[in-house]
Amino acid sequence: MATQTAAQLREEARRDYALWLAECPGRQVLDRLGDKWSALLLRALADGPRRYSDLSRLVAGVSQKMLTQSLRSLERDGLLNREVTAGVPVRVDYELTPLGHSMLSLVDASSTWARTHMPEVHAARARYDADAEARTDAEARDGKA
Amino acid sequence: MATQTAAQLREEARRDYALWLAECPGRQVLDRLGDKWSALLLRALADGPRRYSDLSRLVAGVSQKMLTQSLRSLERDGLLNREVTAGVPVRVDYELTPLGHSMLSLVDASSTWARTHMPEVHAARARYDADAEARTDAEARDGKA
DNA sequence: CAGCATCCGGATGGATACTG
DNA sequence: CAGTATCCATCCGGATGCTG
Repeated sequence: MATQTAAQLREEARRDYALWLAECPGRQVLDRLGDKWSALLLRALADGPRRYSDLSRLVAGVSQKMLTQSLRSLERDGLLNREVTAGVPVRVDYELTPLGHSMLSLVDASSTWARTHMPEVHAARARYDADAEARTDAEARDGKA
Repeated sequence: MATQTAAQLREEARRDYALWLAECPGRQVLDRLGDKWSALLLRALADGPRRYSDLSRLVAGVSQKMLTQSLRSLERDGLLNREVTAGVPVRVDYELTPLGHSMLSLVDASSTWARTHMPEVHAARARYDADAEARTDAEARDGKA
């Protein structure tokens, strides 16, 4: 009997790689920053503690589902602290931990890179798209096939 | 007639914010780094030009669909150059542009942060999860409701 | 060799309604 | 006020098969 089909071997390799990827520290950071709201929340908390409702206004576009979900996830990773003050109504404050601040500096680095290099990126895009369109037009004119 | 319902107003606000987000330079960078393969590809190209097939081996887990798609996207943004050498079989090399290298340094920054701080993150997670479980257990023991 | 086209499942995330 | 719970659309990305 054959040991393993090529497909099985490939899938195994892929799974191994997925595992490796999941453990790659750099990837985990990028995943965290890559999600839609984490970076925004870190920035919103940069200047000090904020209440839940403050955050939902500060980061205007977020649904309360994603707000809560993101906050929980950031809290779990030790990037921010959640402090509940009992009473009616309840009051909940969120505050960056030192770890959170250190990650914030990473966000700022991206932001800085963006400000200095995005113009180049946009220029490159414009060139690329113009060329692509030109090629498409030429094709149409030459009556391909 | 009423000018606009509350729902319409909210949706409009959300759309405005989405637009603003789409233009936020920092977000665009994070989106690029956040996607599954861009950072890996930048790293794979760090030491010099690579052929398509080299890349597909170097970044072992990627499907050729995502490989091509990511490369195209990076090329469009001016982060790498695609050079086709005619012949049979065809040969295609990819190479980082200076802009690509500069973004690579951002990837490295994340990587560095990860190496120095991920242990803290994992510790925080362990604490969080342990606490959560403890709370759940207590709830069960007290026979809630 | 270096792709492109198509199909498809699962995760992401938004809208809405309800709760302590 | 600060959430939780549910439903649902979209989209990312993988598998497969075909091409110059």
